[in-house]
Amino acid sequence: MRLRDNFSDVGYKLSMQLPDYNPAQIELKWQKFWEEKGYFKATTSSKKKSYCIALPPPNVTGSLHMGHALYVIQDALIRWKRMQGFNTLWIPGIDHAGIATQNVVEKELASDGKSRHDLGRVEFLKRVEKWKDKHGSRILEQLRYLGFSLDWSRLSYTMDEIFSKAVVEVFVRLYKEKLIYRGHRLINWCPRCRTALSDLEVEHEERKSKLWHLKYPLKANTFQYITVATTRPETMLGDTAVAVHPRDPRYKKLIGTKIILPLMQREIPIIADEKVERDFGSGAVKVTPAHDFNDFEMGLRHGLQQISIFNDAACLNENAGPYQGLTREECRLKVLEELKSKNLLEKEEDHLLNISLCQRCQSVVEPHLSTQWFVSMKPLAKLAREAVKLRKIKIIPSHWDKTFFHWVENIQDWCISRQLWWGHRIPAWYCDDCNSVTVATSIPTQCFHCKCEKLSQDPDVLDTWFSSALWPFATLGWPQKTKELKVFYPNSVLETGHDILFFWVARMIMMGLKFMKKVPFAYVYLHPLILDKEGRKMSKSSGNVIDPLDVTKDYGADALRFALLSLTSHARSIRLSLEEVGGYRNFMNKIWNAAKLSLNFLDSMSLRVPKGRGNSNVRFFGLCPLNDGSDLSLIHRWILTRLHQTIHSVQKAFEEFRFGDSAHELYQFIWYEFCDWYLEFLKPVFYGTDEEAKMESRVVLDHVLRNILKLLHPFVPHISEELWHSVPGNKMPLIVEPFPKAQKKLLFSSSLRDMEVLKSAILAVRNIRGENNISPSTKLNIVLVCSKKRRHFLKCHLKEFEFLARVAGTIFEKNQDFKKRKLYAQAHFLGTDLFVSLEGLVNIEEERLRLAKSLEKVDQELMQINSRLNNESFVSKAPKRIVDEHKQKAEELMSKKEKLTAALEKLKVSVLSS
RNA sequence: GGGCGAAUAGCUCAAUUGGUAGAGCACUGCCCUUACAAGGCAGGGGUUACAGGUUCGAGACCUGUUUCGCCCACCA
Repeated sequence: MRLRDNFSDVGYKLSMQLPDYNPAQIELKWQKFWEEKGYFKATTSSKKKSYCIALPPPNVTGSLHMGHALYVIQDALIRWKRMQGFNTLWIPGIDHAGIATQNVVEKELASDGKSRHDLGRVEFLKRVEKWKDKHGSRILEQLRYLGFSLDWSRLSYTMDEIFSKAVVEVFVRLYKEKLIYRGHRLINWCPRCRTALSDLEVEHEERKSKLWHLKYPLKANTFQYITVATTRPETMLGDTAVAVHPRDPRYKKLIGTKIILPLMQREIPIIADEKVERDFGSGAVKVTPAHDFNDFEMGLRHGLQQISIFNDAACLNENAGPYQGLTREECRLKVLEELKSKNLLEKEEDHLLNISLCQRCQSVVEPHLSTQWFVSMKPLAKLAREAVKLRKIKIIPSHWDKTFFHWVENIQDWCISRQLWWGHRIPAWYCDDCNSVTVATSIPTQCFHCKCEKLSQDPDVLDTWFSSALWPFATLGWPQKTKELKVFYPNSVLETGHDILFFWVARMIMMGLKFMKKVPFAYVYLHPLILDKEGRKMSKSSGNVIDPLDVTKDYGADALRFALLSLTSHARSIRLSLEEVGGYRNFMNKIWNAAKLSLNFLDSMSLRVPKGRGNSNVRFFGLCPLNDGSDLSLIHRWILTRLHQTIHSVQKAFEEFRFGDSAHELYQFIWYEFCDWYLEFLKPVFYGTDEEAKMESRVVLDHVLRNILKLLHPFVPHISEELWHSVPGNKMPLIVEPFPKAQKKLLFSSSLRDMEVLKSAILAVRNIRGENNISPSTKLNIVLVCSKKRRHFLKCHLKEFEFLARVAGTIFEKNQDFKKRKLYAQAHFLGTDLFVSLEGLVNIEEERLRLAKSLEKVDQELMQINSRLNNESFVSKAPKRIVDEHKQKAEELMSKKEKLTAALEKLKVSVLSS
């Protein structure tokens, strides 16, 4: 336990009004307060400028992870704009997350040994709804714990009635414009999820495999063969041709002849196609139009038959004859075995294969021939491309532009139908009589074509990203012409991870432009991905997940928020560790204690506030000796200067989405300037008896403290709000206080130079003390030798100097003659010599070492500078400003060197004489 | 195969239009000094991945090379 002196007899008494920092106690309180008082609510009737961000809706299945916690960037932006007087709206919502949710619920069913088919579509959907009600709200609760100022009254959900209407409306309109169509073609198929996937939902992975060389007998002479190379021998059962390059001399003669497909005994042609690479494998390739994307295209060019040999679970079907019922893997083994026994397997080579995996379940994706719905992307992509090209949307960091353009310029049509149950049902009905399709916004009573009433709806649902693409306007009530749309569309910023730039952001831009004729947002801020401290992705399987809620519990939401914001740079990833958060929890504690001390200083006498003028600046100028503040003492002019510089840079960094910089700026200012210097300077004032100085300090401290709390609010709303209410005279909550504005008239540039001198003097003493291991409790005696002007300056600030440097007494001398009498440690700074009497304090050897060390440093620096100054071309070609700086520095170093050398000499003498 | 990004202190990252590298954490020493030991004060630590080039001057600009990460593309 720490002992505390009884200091009741000291002039200043601490009132200890604040308890210790305890985030758990304050955070929940303010979260409730803000929400209950309605500070998060936006209105459509406000005359203020609007600022709107739509929260990227978390999946209903999800629980909060660090990616969600990074949305603190949005909260910071919203709070910052709210304080600037904007009508802010941050729209919360959740995503039904079609395939992900269905998988989770199916997994749950599977643990009871059931499949969704056992329940049937209706019962299964009820089950999903139940699941959603149970888990969907959890993630929203969790967002509250981070202090997110979302307008909960406008909660959106991609499956709610209004949103579903928007989805159907978009589908029907695009269909009418022929931008949505139905097509029979090869698509990516997940045999485990048993659904079609879009190109984006397929991940690629390189795996070691083989390249098998198969011998196909020629029809004309079955003792002769053509060899084909393949990575998927099992698909040979569906081969409908062999292709060679038209100008390949090896095979030229064979073009147009036929081979007998082994195992199936089918006759198939040898065709010529430019796409065949002569150098790869044998130069001849088997063509399987139903199971390979290239082969599919080639098949179309040559009018080949498409033979599907797999069913929807990727097991062999009736077209595979005796192989029917086998899995892909079993079939491959069997085919190879039989070819080998027939001596038709020429050889196998090691081969690296790029395989396709389902994003959701990691199963190997099968190219599958089927009828699906597609969105024609080229016209939409063109709109999106133009908007970004013309800077109507700015992507930050801007290096993503290239990636974005590459994607929209090479876009393929988007397969949007999914053979799932959970999601928006496709609004298309098929006629039993005439087989035609009826697409409508509401359930049609009869076929649009033959008027018959035997209609059945398409069983499929839409890709979950189809609905997400409407997020910026469907959340505001579209297709109704709502006030919300008028006020809050386009949104101001969209912040999300770059992993869903194509999935979501690009598609929102397209749909926004298509249906609202305006970009959906002005800025896209792509935040970095959060990795663990080793740089690995956080995942349950690696066991390296840091749960934001645990962190919040252990360190407080504010510490986590500040940590995330300060780690956020324009890089692609950030590494997060608990140690990092712990560091910022310490910062919160520092802020708390600094405020506690400040409040004690402020509290001792309430400020005389002119009636009806509650604003701190008015107060400040009302009490100041001179209205422009230039009569304030140095430390106050200095802290005001630094404060307003900080306000400026925080503001600028925010505007440029440099959150890490703004956090860093604040951290440095608060800890190393406000706490370490300003508050320390105020101590002698408040412990003293000069009432006028106290009053002056109170006025400035009040100004600085309030502005610090305001600056902090977007980053750490809870602690700043709590402290704000402890500042005497504050009535309105901080959340709606105006954000500070940098004031030029409070910048006193001379104060920066003067403080430099004063700080240097104090640091010089501390350095001597530290290096000589002199305890802080030992008061020192100092001698200063300097110019008349400097002497005058230092004499003015003697009290502060002596207090902070723990000096008992200071003597000013005109020259260094005094040194002869005693042993001194010596330092030189900014044209001033400082001597600390070491008589009886240290052994001489240590001081000698210290001096030798600094002499070495000076020598090194001097050498560097001189080598440049001796370089003629440097002197003649470098700008005069730079050369002058070097010259000045060299002079300074020279004089410092002389003094250090002399001091060292003197020590040697002392050693000898003692 | 194409594109993007990264490489700086032991670790994580900074470094404004080129002016001679700086924080946090970790480390070492001293210290319960009347806000804070979740603290204070002081200190050590770098051939800026490598090789060239431009320049008076390069962590930054150019050209290669190496290593790592990511995205896009299905040479079967």
